Amino acid sequence: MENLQVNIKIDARLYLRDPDSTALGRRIVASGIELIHSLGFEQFTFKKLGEHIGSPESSIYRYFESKHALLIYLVSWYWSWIDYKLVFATINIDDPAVKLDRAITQLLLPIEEDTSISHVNEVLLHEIVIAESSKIHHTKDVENNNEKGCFHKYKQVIERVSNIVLEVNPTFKYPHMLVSTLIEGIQQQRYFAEHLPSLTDVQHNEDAISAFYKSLVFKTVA
Amino acid sequence: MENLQVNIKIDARLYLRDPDSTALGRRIVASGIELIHSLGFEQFTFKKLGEHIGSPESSIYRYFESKHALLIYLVSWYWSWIDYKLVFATINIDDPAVKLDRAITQLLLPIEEDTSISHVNEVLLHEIVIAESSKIHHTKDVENNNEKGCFHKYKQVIERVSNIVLEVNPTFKYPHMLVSTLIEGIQQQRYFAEHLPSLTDVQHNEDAISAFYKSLVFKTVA
DNA sequence: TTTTTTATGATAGTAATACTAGTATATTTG
DNA sequence: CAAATATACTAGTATTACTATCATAAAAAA
Repeated sequence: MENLQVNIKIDARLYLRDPDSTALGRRIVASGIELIHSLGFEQFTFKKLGEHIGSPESSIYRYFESKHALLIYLVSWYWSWIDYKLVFATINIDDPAVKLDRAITQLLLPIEEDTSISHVNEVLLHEIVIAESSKIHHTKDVENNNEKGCFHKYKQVIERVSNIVLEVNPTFKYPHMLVSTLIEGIQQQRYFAEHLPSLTDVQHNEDAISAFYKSLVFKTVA
Repeated sequence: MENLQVNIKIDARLYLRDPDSTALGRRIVASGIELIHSLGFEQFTFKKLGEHIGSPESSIYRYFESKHALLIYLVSWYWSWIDYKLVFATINIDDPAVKLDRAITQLLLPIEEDTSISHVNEVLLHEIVIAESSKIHHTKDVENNNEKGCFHKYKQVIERVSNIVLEVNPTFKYPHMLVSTLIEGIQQQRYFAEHLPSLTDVQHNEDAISAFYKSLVFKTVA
């Protein structure tokens, strides 16, 4: 991908103070990603993050009201970034089938660090999304979070791919179900391949995941 | 289904003391289901459960080493029960396609309380599995839990349905991926329909979920 | 029936978590 | 240079997720 300077803008309701606007904020995000990745979300605390960046936890609380809010911010960032890559991958392509194929390919592509966006390590963030993002949906305050726009970027990706599905087959009845099944399925298979290989047909073999989901989507849409 | 007296046996490594063997144990399971359902897993504590059943939390810790262990026990119980129902639904059926159709139907069936198994409310348990079961996989000790057999019953269900898929099409390469995508997808769509309707094509419409997944499976396997 | 074992209850205690509050000191901005 | 704002430092709290101890009650073995 071109080395364009991109700015991922995140809905102001998802933070108390914009972490992108200060050095401390960027350190919270950058080190937050590293620590959530290495400790796992449950073992991760603002206290540990504070020690890691040499700031008191009370300073972190000025940016995010809780560690859950930080996770929601990171996951939103991720989906914004994926959405941007999807736009890029499918722009100026006329044949809907090719467009869909490219979109799926993009979703299945292994993540490389995107040097154009400095303080975020996309490789680690991607692994966080695989391992932890179910925790932002499965809480008693999903509905509130939904109203606050926490899942907006994720919906936008689903919407974008759904529309391509409809271009391929305008009579297809369940585009959102198909696309959310696809996206969640990809994440899940990657997680299983890494942590519970007995549950899948692949071991660290991204090609199998790609082959399976491409065929699944095209057969289902047809 | 017939009103047979069934006994769901759970691997002894999943508890400290068998909750099925004592009145207190059964109360822990029965009230545990109610409380996890009403509070959500993060708000649920052994202290609250103790107050609810009139026992100190230290007594509950004699049965389960943590609330996570209780959740794992409940989810294993659920998949044992589903596996039993799958066996029942597919027994003595020769045509593989019919067998697969029945298996999928069973997985998609709305849950009714099974009066033959007294102290477990299967309707609530099913909703717990939908909302909370991702929390037993997505932790830093998945691998340990996997070795302890925590996910064995779930695997058994996947294995059983995968084998039926292979009967339909012996050359199909990814039966486990298909079946786990199916099972997780069903749960996810139900969760979305209930809590995040904007992410799906259905509102409380189980028929759409059934229609979509049946067509997806048969088209993919063919 | 008595003894012994085992299960439960009652109470206490601990380290860690997820915050909140207040005040002093930098740092930035006008 | 003054005023506003951000950060650091310190302290404190309620809750959580346990663990430990000891007395008692109930069940099983003798």
